[in-house]
Amino acid sequence: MKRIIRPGTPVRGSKTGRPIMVLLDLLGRRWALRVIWELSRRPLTFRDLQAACGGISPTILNTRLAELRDADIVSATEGSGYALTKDGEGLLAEFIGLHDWAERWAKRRS
Amino acid sequence: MKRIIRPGTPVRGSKTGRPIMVLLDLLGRRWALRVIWELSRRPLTFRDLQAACGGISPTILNTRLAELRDADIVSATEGSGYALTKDGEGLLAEFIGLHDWAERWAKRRS
DNA sequence: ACTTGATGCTACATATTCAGTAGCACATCG
DNA sequence: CGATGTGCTACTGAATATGTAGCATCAAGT
Repeated sequence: MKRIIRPGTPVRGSKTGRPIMVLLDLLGRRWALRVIWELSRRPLTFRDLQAACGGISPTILNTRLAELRDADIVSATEGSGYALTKDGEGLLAEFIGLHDWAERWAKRRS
Repeated sequence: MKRIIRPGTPVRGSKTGRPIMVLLDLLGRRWALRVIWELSRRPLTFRDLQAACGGISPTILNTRLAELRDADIVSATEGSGYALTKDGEGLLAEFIGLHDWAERWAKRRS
């Protein structure tokens, strides 16, 4: 079950390992974006995170967490569960506008 | 196989249909981010897009395209294949910094 | 010491999704 | 009439996600 996701290593659809491709592969897995989103407000325990994601199965949550931790985007704190790392915060900042965009998008389409 | 993805309709892990949840569900499907990324430079035909994504199977490409078109993020032009809509361009702009972030991320981890 | 509850996490069977290949129907070009 | 390019579907098998149960550990309470 070794599935390292790191810049420089080939990913699905791109053998070059270009960082952006690696990142898109990592974020383009089910629940990855959502997990980051839920952690953006505050750290959450495994179970709270599970609940925040609407009852996501622990299997896949654990898999995503392992990948995100391996990528240094999420880290396990002691006491308060999981949190975004400094890198994770920076990444989040890059698409923090998504929320507002989504709201405008919803208005436009209704 | 009707799978409408629109703000207001419930998605996996969120019954509320909050726009951001709908968007995260939509973008959090395999190849969705990558497709948007590849279309960001220029319009591409179905087959070129397929090649740009490293040989993604036409089945799933077509599925993603249908979803993105339904969401008005991608549109089919006549003559030159698929392109981002105005909405799609706006969305892209929200995470255009991803590329630079990914480059810095790669440096940090090497 | 013994329960009680919360933690992170694993096992396993099932359902859904994705991948990979082949090929169709249509259009354009020579 | 081929030959090529288009968007796209069918089909099978592989990979991934879901859903439920439950384990091991720890801290607090009685």
